[in-house]
Formats: sequence, structure tokens, C-alpha cells
Amino acid sequence: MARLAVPAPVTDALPKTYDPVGTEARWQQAWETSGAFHPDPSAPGEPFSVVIPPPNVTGSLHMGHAFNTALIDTIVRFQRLQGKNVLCLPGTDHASIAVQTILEKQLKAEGKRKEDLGREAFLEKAWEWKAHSGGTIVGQLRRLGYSVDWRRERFTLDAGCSAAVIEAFNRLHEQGLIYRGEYLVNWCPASGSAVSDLEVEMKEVDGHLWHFRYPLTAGAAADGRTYLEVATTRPETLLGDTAVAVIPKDPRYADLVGQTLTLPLVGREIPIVADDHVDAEFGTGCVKVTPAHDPNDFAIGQRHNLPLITVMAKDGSMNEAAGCFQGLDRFEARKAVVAAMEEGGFLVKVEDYRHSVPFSDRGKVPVEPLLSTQWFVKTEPLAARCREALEQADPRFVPERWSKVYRDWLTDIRDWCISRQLWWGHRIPAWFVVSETGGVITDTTPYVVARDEAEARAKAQAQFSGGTHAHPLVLEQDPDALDTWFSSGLWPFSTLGWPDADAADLARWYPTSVLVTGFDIIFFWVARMTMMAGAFTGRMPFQDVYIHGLVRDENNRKMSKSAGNGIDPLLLIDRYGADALRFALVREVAGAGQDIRLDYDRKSDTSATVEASRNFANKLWNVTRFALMNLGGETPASLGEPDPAALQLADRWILSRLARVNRETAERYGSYGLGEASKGLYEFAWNEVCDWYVELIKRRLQVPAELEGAAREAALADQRTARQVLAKVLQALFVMLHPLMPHLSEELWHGLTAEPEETFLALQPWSALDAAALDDNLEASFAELIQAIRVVRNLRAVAGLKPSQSVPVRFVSGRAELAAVLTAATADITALTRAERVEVLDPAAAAASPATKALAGVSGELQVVLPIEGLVDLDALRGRPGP
RNA sequence: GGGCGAUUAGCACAGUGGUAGCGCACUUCCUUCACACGGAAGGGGUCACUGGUUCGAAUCCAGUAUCGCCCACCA
Repeated sequence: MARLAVPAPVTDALPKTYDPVGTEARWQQAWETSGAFHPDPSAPGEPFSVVIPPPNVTGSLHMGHAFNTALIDTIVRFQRLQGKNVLCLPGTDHASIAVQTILEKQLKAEGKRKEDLGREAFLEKAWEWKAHSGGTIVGQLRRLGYSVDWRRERFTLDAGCSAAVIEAFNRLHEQGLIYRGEYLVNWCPASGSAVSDLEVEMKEVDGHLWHFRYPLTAGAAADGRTYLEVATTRPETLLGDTAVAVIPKDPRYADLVGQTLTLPLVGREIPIVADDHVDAEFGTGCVKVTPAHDPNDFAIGQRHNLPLITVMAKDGSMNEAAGCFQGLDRFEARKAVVAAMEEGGFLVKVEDYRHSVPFSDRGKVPVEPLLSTQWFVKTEPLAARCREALEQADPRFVPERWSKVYRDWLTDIRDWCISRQLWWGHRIPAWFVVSETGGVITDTTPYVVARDEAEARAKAQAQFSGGTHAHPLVLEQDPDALDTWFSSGLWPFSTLGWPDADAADLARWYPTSVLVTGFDIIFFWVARMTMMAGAFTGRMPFQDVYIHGLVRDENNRKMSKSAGNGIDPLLLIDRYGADALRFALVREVAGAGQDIRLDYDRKSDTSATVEASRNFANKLWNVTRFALMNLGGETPASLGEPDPAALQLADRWILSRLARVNRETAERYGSYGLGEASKGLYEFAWNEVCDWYVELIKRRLQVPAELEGAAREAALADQRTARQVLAKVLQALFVMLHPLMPHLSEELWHGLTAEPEETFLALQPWSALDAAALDDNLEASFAELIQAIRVVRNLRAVAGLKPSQSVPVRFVSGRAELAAVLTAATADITALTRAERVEVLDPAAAAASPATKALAGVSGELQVVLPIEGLVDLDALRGRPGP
């Protein structure tokens, strides 16, 4: 547009509709090649920084990314206009378990397992895949016009992040905050790895409650009872039972506590213990206890010193401890155990039972509580620091209510299982001294934690050479990888150069200004970052946390890959433009962190919501086209500021409105009121600038050729004033809109200002508020004028007048102030209502010359009269039905 | 079991003490030289329910109902 815009006559060549696709690509490239968003840490200006939530390299762009991006980029672009030294840092996440799952699936299709390839070859494949797939989402983020510094793009598994992970692990270990031990963990048989509590989702499932008899070893109790009845939803675990618990002090069982039962099928003698965990209200009041396969039973086992018998292998099949059930898959084993119990006469009854079953988020199969040796982070000391900071609103949550959710989770937090039996990810920086345990890693093999193998060797040497350890030292690094979130937890500072304390970016931009993310990862990510940051930087990693909702589909369902109800942002960008999509998403956010719903027609891939925003973009395009046709080839700069004394009523009104909207918009952008900001600008641009101001000045922009002399001079001066105000308003509007519609505003700003391509609106200063222009009274009066014009138009419509018919208009008002405004605006009213003439009378004067055969309407205390005798058949009008 | 959110026009949503609003859809008119991805004029809501506070409540308070979400070890 910049090239087409000047000189003026050529503007006729501008298309009537805005075509976003080419324009957006052009500006994206211009911004990027010019380094417009590459900040310099040594540059002046208050620092403002954001690290983006790194999307998984697995994925392609979904609506959630588009939404998050729209919000972040709006904030960041606004701060840049405010003159701050803004860093917005992009990157991607290696998504350990997700990527490995995909790769293993690919291998499986080829009939191979990862073990066939070996670790090295598998990782090579993974990197190849990352190089290929990671580029997809990055390219898609670019299409949104994200004003990030691509030069600083990071990946959670790159060299810098890996160094940070190793350092973090070592420091936590040195502080005693990382430990290794055998505990009951959530085991996902599908991915063959432990997962954390957060990666487990409870699902309601229709199952059964089996009631079994466990016979008393002694044969019969004093009262003649020969067995206890227990109920379970998981019969296969009975093979690992090591006790039956009963309610303490329950008269039914009091005398049995201490006696033993003989476990059916297995023949093991197991004690009857009394434990408070047993609920008197539920079932038989007796609970079978399988400490190695249930978290509650594990706790009971600890209290009563019960043995742990693991009957299941890591792949979900029964192991040798399961006797004749060995080798059966856990679900087959369940059937087999029930059958065997029935056959043995131990089955009392089966009830249908709906209950919650823990599922693995990733594997989509029930997780198995399994005894396993894993690495853990001791979280309480880290969480305590976060809770303390939160008392000073550090970080500050927006909306505030999320701080409670965050705090509650940090209270009574459980330790974090960080080891994963995966290859893709950060390998745990611990080396086992396998020479101590016959060359293999066992649960008791000693280990050293170190920064690298050399350091590990030195440490091991000091501990394990000479004396009883006098044999050649052999080390082997722990084969396991770390939970992806361990590296994500370092993201706000690892990306800025930590652990290098002298890193310029870290010094300049840490802590970051705001984290923008969805509520669904407050625990996964936000809390992990604050815990890690507290430990390593002594500060919370961001000042504010802006929590947004989810994007739901047209049926108000959460969009998800598995449900297949996602809406492809790229389709909408192709159809309507990235600006339209961004504007639509932000415009829906007005409320505080609510989910937003995006309307969508799957048959045609259209969205009325996004289309409305596209239409808005087109409106802006056209009002700029109009301006370019009417500014006589001049720019805001060449026109200069209007002379305050020359301003007309409409000019002063729009300048007052502009000043007010400018102030409101800055406040809204600055306080995460992005939805309000977008709505305010939409209404200002469309309803006030386009619908009223532009209509009002059309008359003044045309100077009739027949005017001569002083009249001509006056008209030209007035034309110049109108041009000055129009240019000023549009220019300021583009600045204000820029955070929301960066490409369009950049394009139109260039068209209007004729600035060179390499000068960017994105880097201009926000227009300062012109406080002197604010005029409450004027705005109120002008609203009355608008109403008066509407009444006239309404009466004309009611009368069925043709647009070409002009009629006299009479206003009657007792309020001198209003009368003065109407009188001053006579020419405007004439133009906008096709009035033959306009008269403004006070009630007395009106009574003196009553208009007969007239239509009348009111607006407040203003009376509007249209004497239309002779133009319209009033009697016919009166007789017709409605309105 | 605990907590949070929502309930306003046909649809989707703003509005948080003072005469009910935006977008889409709908009705009528207008192809007037920025825009039909448009313009003008309209129709449509006892703001979930019940009480309370107040001169005044969609808005504040208490409770109820419905829907949704999060957390929690009931076999």
C-alpha cells in the first residue's frame, strides 16, 4: 500500500477489499529480516520480558497456541510501543514421553522395537524427527505475526538448556533435595515408565466389586466363624496380599485381630490387623491389603510392618510371584483369578460397581501403582519458599482467584518423581559404580551425581578405590531420562543464560515481566518454575502470571486431538487473515480468564466470529482508502497539527473521543484488559470515526469549484482542518490497534504516513494522551446531536420518504445549550438528514408558528417536527397498521 | 467430600449500585463517488430462582437450582 498510496490520484487503483494474505507475509518478512524484534540488552528503556510457553515439537499449531500467542503478542507489542526494551523469547519443548511414543509407534509399524536400534541410533532418529517436525510449529507461529526474537529461539533439549538441567540436578542433589529410592510410583505400562501424580487422570469406570472369603488359618474362631469376607475391584492383586485390615474396636472383629488367614490360591498365612483407614460404612468392614500394589495399602503396610510382595512386572503382566498366573496380562489375570476363586469356593458374590480408576494421561491405559526405584525431588522446602513469596503477591496472579489454586497445590505437596524410563530427554547426570555390584545396576548399586563423566569418575575414585573397593572402577550413567517438566521448570532463566551468572540477558531481563498461560498447566509448569526459580535464582521467575481459559469448539467442548474436534487456525488464517483471527480471539476474552468459545461451521470451514473481525479489518482498510483519496496527497506530518481555534464541533468531539479512548486503551492493555481494549477500539473506529466523523466531514473535504475569493479561502482552510484531524485520528488509531492487528495497522500506517518500508509502526511510540482535548460536556452534547439526527431519520423512515426527498426539519427545545449545539450543527444536520432547511426554536416561538400536518418525535426533552404536508399522504399514514 | 466458575435478546457473550449493551442472526429501505466484508431505520430480554441490604440491585449479601471445571487414598 505504501507504494500505491502516493500520489493521491493513484489511490483509485487500490482494491475495495483488503487482502490479508500477501500483506501479512510481507510484513512478517520485513520485521524479521530487519531484526525489528531483536532487543539489545544494553539498550536503554525499562526492560520488559516474556518467555513464551514452548509448544511441543510433536505438534502442529492448534487453537490454544493461537489464543496464547494472540494474548502474549498483544501485550508485548503494546509494551514495545510504550518504549520499553522488550524481549519476547520463543522456543519449543522436547516433550519426552510424547515424542518417544510417536517414534516407538513408527518403529512398531516397521516391526521393530527401540532396543533393536539401540539408544544411540534411536536418539539420532529422534533428533531427525525433531528437526523435521519442530520446524512446522515454528513456521506456524510465524504466520500469526508473533513479534518474538527468533534469533534467541531455544529448545528445552539444546546445549544451553541441557547444561542448565545438569547444573540444576547437581545443585538440588547437593542440597539434599533430590533423592533416589524405592517407592510406590504411578507406572504406565503403555510407555514403560514411571509418571508423576499430575500425569494421572482419574476416570469413572463401570467395574465390579468382587466379594471373597478368606478362611481363618485356625479353622474356626471362638464364635464359630471360619472366614472373613473382603471386597475388591482388583482381584488379581490378591496374589500379593499380605494382610487383611479391619476396623479397630469393631466388636465384629475385635477378637480376630492378631489371628491369621490363609490366602486362597496362594496359601500364604496373612495377619488380621486393625487400621483406621478402614471405613465402617463401606463394604464388609474388612479390607484386603496389598502394600505393593495400592497406595493406601502401602501406607497400611508401613504402619503394620507388612512385607511387600510385587506380583506384576513392568509391562503389566504377572510375574513369578504370581505363581501359576505368571505371564498373564493384568486384565486376563483378573479373570483367571476370579475363575480360580470361584472354583475354589471362595467367591461370595459379584456386584456391578462404578468407581474411579487412575489412567495415564499419555498412555491412555490404567496406571499401575508399582514398587520401583526412582529419583525424586523433595518439594516441600521449595514449595515453602513459593508460599512465602505469594504472601507478597509474588508472583501476582491475574485473575487473582488462581493464586488460591496455586497456593493450595503447594500446600501438602507430594514429592515429585522426576525419573522416566525413556531415552528421549535429559539423561540423569548420575553414574553408577557398577564395579561394586558385579557390573550391573541394581537397586543397591552406589552412585555419584556429577556434572560430567570426568567429575563422576573423580568423585567415585575418592569414594570407591583402595581398601575393600580395590578393583578397577567401572561407571555407567543412569539410563533414565528426566521428566520433561524438569527442564521446562528452568525455562524462564535457562533461556536467558543461567547458570552463567554474568549472562547479559539474565541480568537485563530476569525476572521476566509476565507469564501468560492456560490454567490447565498451573501445577505442571507454573508451580514447577516458581519452585525451581526460588531454589536457583532466589526470586520468583515472573512478576505477573496472566491465566487465560481454554478455547472451546462451537459445541462448547474442549478441543482435543483425540476427540478430533480441533479447529485448525491455519485454515482460518488462510481465509480471513491472522489479524482477523487474533482480533476475534482477543475480543472474546473480556471476562477474567473464562474459557472462550469459537463459533465454527465444519462444512464450510467458516467462522462468523472471525469473519466479523475480517470485516472490521476491511472497514479500516476502506476508511484509510477514503482518507488517502481526500488528503490531497498529504500526510499527517505534512499537514501538521490542527489550529485549535479553527476546530469545528465535530473535530473537537472526535479529538475528545480519541483522547479518551487513547487513555482507556492504554489502561486496559496495561492491566490485561485485552478484551475490553479490543472492543473499545472496535466501537470507536467503526461507530464513531467511520459512522459519524467521516460522514460529518465529507462536506468539508469537498470545496466546490465555484467558490471564489474569501469564501474559497475559508473553505480551503476548513478543508485543511478536517484533513488534519482525520489524519491525526487515523494515525493514532493505527498505533492503538497495532498490538491487536499488527499487519493491517502496519500496512495502513505506511499508506497514511508514507514512511519508508524500513520504518516500522511496531517500533513507534504510543501517542501521548492529549488531555486538553478531553471535553465531557462536548461529548454529552454531541451525543444529543446524534440522537436528534436519528430521530429525524426515523421520522423520515416512518413517513416512507425516499432518500432523494428533502423536507424541512424543526427542532424545539427549551434548553439553550442544546439549541446552541443544534444551531451550530445546522449544516451537518442538513447534510446527514437531507433537510430542506433546519430551524431551531424555543417552545414559545414554536407555539407562535405551529406546524400543521407534521410528524413529530422526541428525544429526551427535544421535540423534532417534520412538516411534510404535501409530500406524504398523512391520512393514509395514520390509517396504516404499525409501526 | 472440598473448592472454583457460569446462568443477561434466537445464538454466542460484555456489563458489577442509578433510564439494559456489542457481534452474529432477524425485519424494512438503500447498488448515494471509502466500504454490500457496506449504509440507514427497526423488532426482540420481568438480566436462573427465593429472600435480604438500599431512595434505587443484572450489579452487593444469604440461600436454592442447573451446568461445567479442578482437587481428594473409600477397598
